[in-house]
Amino acid sequence: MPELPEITLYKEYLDATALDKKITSIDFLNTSGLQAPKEAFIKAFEGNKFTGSRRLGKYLFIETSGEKALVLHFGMTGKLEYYKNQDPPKYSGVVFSFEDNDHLAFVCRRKLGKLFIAESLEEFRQRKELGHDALDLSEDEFLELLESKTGIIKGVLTDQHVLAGIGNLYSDEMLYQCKIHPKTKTNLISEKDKKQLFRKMQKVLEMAINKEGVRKDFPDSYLIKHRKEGDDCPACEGKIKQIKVSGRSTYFCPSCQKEQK
DNA sequence: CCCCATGTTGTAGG
DNA sequence: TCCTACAACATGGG
Repeated sequence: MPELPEITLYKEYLDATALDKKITSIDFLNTSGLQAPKEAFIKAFEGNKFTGSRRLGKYLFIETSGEKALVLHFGMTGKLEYYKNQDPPKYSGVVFSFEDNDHLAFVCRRKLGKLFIAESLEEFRQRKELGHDALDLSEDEFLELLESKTGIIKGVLTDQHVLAGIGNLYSDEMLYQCKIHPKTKTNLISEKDKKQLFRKMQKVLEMAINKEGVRKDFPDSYLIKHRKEGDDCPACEGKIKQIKVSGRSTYFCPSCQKEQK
């Protein structure tokens, strides 16, 4: 379930399990996500160690003791699983085995995840033209990013070239909490509301990280607990509606979030 | 069988 | 140039 909060959790998981151990072999159970030939992955990482990691929006950038870095993108269903003394988990794509015989699997049921080899963080950021990580920018930078935008706000929030890390679920959530209709044109949002959006963005993402991405533990006042057409809005008498915005299912409360044109 | 699903990317058109 | 919609990718679950 990977948007920025989930990637943060994967980072913590990787850092706690798989660092500073020599990678003795790499097994490719499925090669569909590889963005370079598997020989290149072997050459770059076998015999080296993972030494640390950074979150870049929805990407996990993993530093190594070698020249290259490994970058993971989890698609819609990707995750990491660390294990020992057993078969690889179902839907494993690539398995890294360490000198202590433990393993780290990149698991991806729908095979929409991707693995990249990068020269450096900056090189990769530029290659993907990634915007600022959503939890790594100031209010001023946020306001400046929105300044030049005329498109609908949900599209801007989820455009990884503008802001990296926000996806379908959490963009709906922060707009709901700000009482902004998801199709509002960005240039029609007041300065005050943009500042509120910045605060809610941080609050929503941080809450999700604190709850370790477990949705049933999220506050009932959150839209995320009511992502169903016709469900009761937790804040008013309204009913939740589902619409399509740029092809994605979008949930909102028409009564809290008035459309302005 | 049909439709849905936390993502990205390329294409077409306004 | 910027913006929007839409198909494609792949596959399990309701």
